[in-house]
Amino acid sequence: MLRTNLTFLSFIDRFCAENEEADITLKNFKAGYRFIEQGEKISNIYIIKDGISKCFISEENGKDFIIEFLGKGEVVGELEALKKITCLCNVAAINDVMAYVIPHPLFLSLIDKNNEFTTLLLQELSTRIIQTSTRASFQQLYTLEYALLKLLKLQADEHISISKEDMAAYLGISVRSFNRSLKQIVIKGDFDTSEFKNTLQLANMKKLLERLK
Amino acid sequence: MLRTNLTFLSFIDRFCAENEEADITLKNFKAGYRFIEQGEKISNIYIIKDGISKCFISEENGKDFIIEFLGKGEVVGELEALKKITCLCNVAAINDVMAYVIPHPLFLSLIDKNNEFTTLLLQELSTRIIQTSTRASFQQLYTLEYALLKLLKLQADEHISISKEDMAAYLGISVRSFNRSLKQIVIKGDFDTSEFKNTLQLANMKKLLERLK
DNA sequence: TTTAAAAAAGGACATTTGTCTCGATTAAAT
DNA sequence: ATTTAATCGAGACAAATGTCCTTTTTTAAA
Repeated sequence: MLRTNLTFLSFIDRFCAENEEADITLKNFKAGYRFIEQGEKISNIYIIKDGISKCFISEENGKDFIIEFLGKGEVVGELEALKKITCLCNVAAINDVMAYVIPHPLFLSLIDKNNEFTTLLLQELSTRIIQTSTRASFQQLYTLEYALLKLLKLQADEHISISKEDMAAYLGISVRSFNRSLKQIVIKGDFDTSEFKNTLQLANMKKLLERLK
Repeated sequence: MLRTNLTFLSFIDRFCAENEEADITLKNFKAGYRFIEQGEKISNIYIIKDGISKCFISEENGKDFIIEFLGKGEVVGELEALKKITCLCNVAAINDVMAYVIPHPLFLSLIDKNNEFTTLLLQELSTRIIQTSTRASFQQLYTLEYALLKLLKLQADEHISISKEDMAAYLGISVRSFNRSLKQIVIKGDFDTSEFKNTLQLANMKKLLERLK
């Protein structure tokens, strides 16, 4: 669920160090700031150096669907550069984010001239297809409780904490359903509650856990 | 829903004509034949020259999820070649299929040496990400009826006919739900029934339509 | 054409999920 | 510390979906 690509990041780090004249800058985004807006035209791609962002589609019915959480080394805006389209998703910083900003012409010439970069990009796109497909299948065919459990465990493993709203949007469900399933999981004891407290920063969780003892 | 990539196909057609010595063959698959099995190791990629295939994931709970229907010019097995993994999906011929068979080494060397090919591949992967993401979002956030309606219209536009089982698997629902929504759509008159008859070859459809008049 | 077997459709009920709302909990202000 | 405002959780009901099983329709055989 939190995608990263450290190989890609090292490449860019190195490339910047070796090509100081290149037209690459670093930008900082405050937590919550939406640095890419769905439907807009952009002229840069971004590579996350630090922090976590969420990439999400806002549907016309007002609902959001989180495509992925993006961490170190993840690229954003490359589809738009390759296919010359307006932004497919919104991208917002979840915590403070630092990202490389690379203008489209430089990005496209890198693809044209640097084989290593192209290979890395092909790898990145492949991974994305695999993850998106696998996840779509999983979420359509399994019960919510199962999907949520998997999500919670992933979160515990990766030591990150994500708001309930965002988790619900990631699962494509309402917060009400999220709460319901969460409670079921805790009641059944399918998820170790000590892990739980560190992972989810839920105000009422302590009380909930007390009551359930 | 039926993906095609005619540019890609022309490239391969041309490449084959110009490089007769190259290690590329044409294979035919009968309707229904599953030419790629999830979890298996493969050493070729396939490019569909003619016919329609379905690419689907079989989950452990016995359910299938159709990722996409693939038509002319679509590639299969390239993710496996790029990431050196076993097959992510099953791929089965829906009608008779003819496909180019390209060994992994040749595929990888094309990426390495032929810029045009690499560009086409990047375009193909990008399109796939866009479509998979858009669809996942759509199917999670809209009602089934809405998704089904969209699917039926697409099918009518592209003049193809797909079995109910496959459509249900594509939507990630049971055939029962599919039937239910279908009836609703017909009753409400949201879908032009004349289009309908040509698209869906459903045994009972004529009667259904009679009764509903 | 009639009958038997196979396949598809739909009814009934259970389960899941969403919406709306109200009560409880937390945070903020004084 | 007390009051007020804002946020969050969950009950109640409605809508959607799945499962199981019966009925209907189609196909195949005699």
